[in-house]
Amino acid sequence: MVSNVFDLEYRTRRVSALRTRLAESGCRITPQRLAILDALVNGASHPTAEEIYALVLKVSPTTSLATVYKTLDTLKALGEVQELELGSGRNHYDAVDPVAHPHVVCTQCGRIEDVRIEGASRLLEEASRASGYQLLTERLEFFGICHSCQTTKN
Amino acid sequence: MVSNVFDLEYRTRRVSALRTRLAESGCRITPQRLAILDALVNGASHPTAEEIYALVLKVSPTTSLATVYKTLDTLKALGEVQELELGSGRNHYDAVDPVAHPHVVCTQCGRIEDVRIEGASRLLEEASRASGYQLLTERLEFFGICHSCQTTKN
DNA sequence: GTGGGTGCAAAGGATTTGCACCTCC
DNA sequence: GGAGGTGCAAATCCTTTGCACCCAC
Repeated sequence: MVSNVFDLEYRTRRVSALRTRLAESGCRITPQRLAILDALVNGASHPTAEEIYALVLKVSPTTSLATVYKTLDTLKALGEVQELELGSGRNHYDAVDPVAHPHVVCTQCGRIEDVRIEGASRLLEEASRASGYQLLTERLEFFGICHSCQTTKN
Repeated sequence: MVSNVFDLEYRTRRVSALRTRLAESGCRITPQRLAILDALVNGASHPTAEEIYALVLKVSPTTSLATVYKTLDTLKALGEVQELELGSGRNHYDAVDPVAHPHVVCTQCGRIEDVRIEGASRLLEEASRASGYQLLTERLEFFGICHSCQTTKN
């Protein structure tokens, strides 16, 4: 179920931090929101709203998909969730590491993984200088075939 | 109307090349398609489907939006148009330079511009090496405030 | 107690599709 | 002449919204 590189201790702390952040922002802590936070951090990495919803239902069966979207909106506004729009029709969400970072996407199986790129941090300021824009954030996404799909015959 | 850096001569040649490409791919050359090619290359840079449609209507008033989308699909399949999904709800299209390249996006006025970044070409192979993916294409997008919006008081 | 949160259902909006008619080659 | 393209309208699908009810603080 857990396919990201962040260990259990980190993820436990992350859920606490998100909970605290919500509370300190004047938001109420509801069972639905707790279930959503858990699904976001401890479920499969880069989940869709639908995938979060499926996990939440196991714990809180009357929760609605609309509530999932509303909570994601709240977390986005707090900067605690990054929304990944990869053109697949549905968006993915990253609350484990909400700071913009590069991703690789498998165009065959849809898998999404973080990728470390030397010098990626320099790109934003370089783009700022070259364009004259006051740049705040970025999206770095790479598309291709993952290792697993490379070795699997169709 | 023309806000990109590609000059008239280049754009005229580009329209010809697209027309030839369609013909050689077994596609028919219709007045609608010619109008769409012209709008894509000679209209404002990085247009939406709706913006292309508006330009096409001036020349070919009975054309439908569905035809615009279908032709864009055809050109995408040929690799002659790049689809930019910037999360604004509507997609933008680049047929002037269909090869993936970095863009800066103004979050205030929506302007999109090409930006040259030193060493951007190295990123794909670096991401390939770091991830083990067989990467084919990328998206490099930077978001912030354009020069014009910086100097304009709200 | 009360204002924010929830759940339902309906709306929204860009894009896609089905199909009868048309036209480019 | 016939396959491919067009135009209309309806369908799709993710996401958002309105509103009455509920519950965390």
